[in-house]
Amino acid sequence: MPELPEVEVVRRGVAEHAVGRTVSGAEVLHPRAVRRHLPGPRDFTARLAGREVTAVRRRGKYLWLVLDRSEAVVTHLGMSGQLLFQPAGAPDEKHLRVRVRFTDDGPQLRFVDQRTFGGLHLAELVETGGGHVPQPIAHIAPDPMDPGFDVADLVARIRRRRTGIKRALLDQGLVSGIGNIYADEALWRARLHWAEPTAELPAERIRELLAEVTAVMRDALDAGGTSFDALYVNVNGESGYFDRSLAVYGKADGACPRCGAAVRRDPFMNRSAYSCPVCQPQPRS
DNA sequence: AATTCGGCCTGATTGC
DNA sequence: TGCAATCAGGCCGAAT
Repeated sequence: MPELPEVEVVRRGVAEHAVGRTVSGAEVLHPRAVRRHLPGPRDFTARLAGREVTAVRRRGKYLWLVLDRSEAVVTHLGMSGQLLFQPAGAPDEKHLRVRVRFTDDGPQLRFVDQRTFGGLHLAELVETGGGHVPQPIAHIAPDPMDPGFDVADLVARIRRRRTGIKRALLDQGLVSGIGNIYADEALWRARLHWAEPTAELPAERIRELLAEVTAVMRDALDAGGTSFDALYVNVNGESGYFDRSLAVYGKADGACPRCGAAVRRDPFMNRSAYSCPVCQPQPRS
């Protein structure tokens, strides 16, 4: 569920609450939450103690807490992950996986994750074309809100692909931050069918689509993110409101806000693609 | 080399 | 009522 706008809401909250504070200790309550930290949970907690959080950055759906200049705590929320700040005395959440305490004994950073698709790990920062990023995510492409985002280059790369346009939008190595929700919403806004072959799309149509991707994400960010239930929340546990503005995502048989036709749901990559059968006609081939 | 697909997880919901 | 099947879905690594 958390895509770029939701992760950005979380990033801002973590930056506000964690920058300038020093970690006193951490506690891993579920080892799967730090499975990407290969030296293991004990190494993770040992190396975190005494470190100051100097910045909080994001690329696509990844965010990381910068420690010093060369290392960071990398986090991904997966499907159901939350980063919350809670007073030390607050009862443990049912799915609390990792707790980080600070030397000021103020609110703790808590990683709560029902499905444990997400997690935390420590990684070195490396220099790439697009800036300093943690080494394990150097293969993740810049996202549409990245200062280094190059539209012309992305259009060319998409047109070189031999696949459907939605698959391309979801490929984090091509452009990051887009998930099922915003892919479907941007395709609807651009009046493009999800299976449209990338190689046959005029460059101008792809530019229009990418403009809609950026626009729908900005709209969602302005609304505090998208949420269907209590799973996605900001660091204070509050939900966003953008779900009220979705045109087609999750609305099978609902009315298209533009033409009134019944929204269709197609099987797509073992999940779903939502679209308007009138505004987004199927490609001929 | 580029692209596709299965597996990882748990809880809410649906169906028998 | 109880249990099982289904679905949600980002990402990695294996297969094609």
